[in-house]
Amino acid sequence: MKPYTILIIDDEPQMRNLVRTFLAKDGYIVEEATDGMDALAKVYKLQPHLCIVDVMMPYMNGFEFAKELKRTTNIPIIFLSARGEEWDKVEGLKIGGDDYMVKPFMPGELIARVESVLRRSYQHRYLSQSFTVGPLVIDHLAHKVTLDNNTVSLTVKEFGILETLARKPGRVYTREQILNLVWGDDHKSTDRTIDTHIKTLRLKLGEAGSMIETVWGIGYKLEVK
Amino acid sequence: MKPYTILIIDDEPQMRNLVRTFLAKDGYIVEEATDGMDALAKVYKLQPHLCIVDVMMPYMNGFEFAKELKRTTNIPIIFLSARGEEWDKVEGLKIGGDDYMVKPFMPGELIARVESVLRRSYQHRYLSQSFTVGPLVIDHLAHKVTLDNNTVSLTVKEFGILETLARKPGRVYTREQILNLVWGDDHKSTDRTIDTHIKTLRLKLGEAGSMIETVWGIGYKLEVK
DNA sequence: GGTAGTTGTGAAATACTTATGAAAAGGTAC
DNA sequence: GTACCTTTTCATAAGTATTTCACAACTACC
Repeated sequence: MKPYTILIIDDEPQMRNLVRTFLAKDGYIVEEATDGMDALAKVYKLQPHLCIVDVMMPYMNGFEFAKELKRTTNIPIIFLSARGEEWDKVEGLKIGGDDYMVKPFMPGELIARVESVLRRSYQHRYLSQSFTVGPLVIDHLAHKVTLDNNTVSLTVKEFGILETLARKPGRVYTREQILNLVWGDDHKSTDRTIDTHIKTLRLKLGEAGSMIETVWGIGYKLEVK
Repeated sequence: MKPYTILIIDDEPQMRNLVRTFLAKDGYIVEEATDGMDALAKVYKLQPHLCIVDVMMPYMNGFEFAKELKRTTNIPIIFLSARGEEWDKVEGLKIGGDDYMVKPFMPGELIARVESVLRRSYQHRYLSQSFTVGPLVIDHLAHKVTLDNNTVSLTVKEFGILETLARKPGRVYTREQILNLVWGDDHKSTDRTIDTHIKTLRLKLGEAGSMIETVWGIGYKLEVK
């Protein structure tokens, strides 16, 4: 299972279906939007890892969308255009486009480009960069959490749970979801295990431990205060 | 001044001239070859940072050249093809092509793609010969480590592990990652082997050996103190 | 306020990971 | 082929993480 969400933005339902089919078959989570405005709203809700956007669209074209997207995020973009359509590739790359494809394309090309862009974007940016949530700084590659500039020593599971919650503050995760994400889909642990790890996390995080909130009957979330 | 050498391989003198003009104007050192065989000979002599290669060429086509090049080097490749020429983009990317362009192209596009490929390829590569981490000076070419100005005698594997860890201080590497990076992807060793080498490294580095930290459940990292 | 269901907690049991010394296997130079 | 060095394997000890369990504490709902 690939943990990547891809947002495909195109006004033609046929094209969206086509792209979705190929990507879904390859294990990606695929979301759709019909125009730039729709897409921007969804970006904030879905936090996709990649946007594939048609250059020619009504209301807001691909470039305008890209500009707006890059203004506030680092989400990579692949532009789509129909053969013969006049548009400026250099301009697209300058705006921050990471790649482009000309329709019609082969499924293999789509997959190859998506993989290439994701690899580039998330190896050196997202993953290698630490992110901050309130007083916490979490660095995935260094496997390190600091709280007010002091390193907090966490075990693998504790780190995994905290990282998961912290990547989407406010979002609630069920214990089962946490198990799937941190342990893997084939885990054989029970929900009580999560409770115990949450207990330890709260303890180790001291005052900041209260950021991890219990959502009664559902699971846990991390709320920035 | 850009310290990059680019080798352009095309059987048409006109196209070579064109590309050379654009790139030279932008500060690159440009070399030319007329076919795949000629190019391979020059690669070893000139050690270029990038090859731009026409797909359709006599004697040895672009793909054959690329295969041979990637067999022995990591030099990135941009493929050139004429509009309408039948060739397989996916095949090109699979062979290890880093990008491709369709003739005719605008100078701006050429520059943008060259810069993009060079940035990607050389960001994380060994640009300098020796580097310093805390009390250690590591010289890749001389295969030499000094600790407080005293040479430390390391075996090949020990050196490889230390160099790997030291190039990204703070970053955690799993034993498997270390094996892939130092031994190569087709290694057949076990994780315990790494443990033993780490033991020896710590011993040989004396006090500085404590820079190599165990990250429980994951692997090892080098932390500068 | 009672009750059923859910979560928190401490302690114990279990499972797993790493360090280490010694020995075997593999290479290389002479 | 021998001597010497490197690399790998192995067994065991030491250490740490993870899970389970029992019960207490809490929450929602009637």
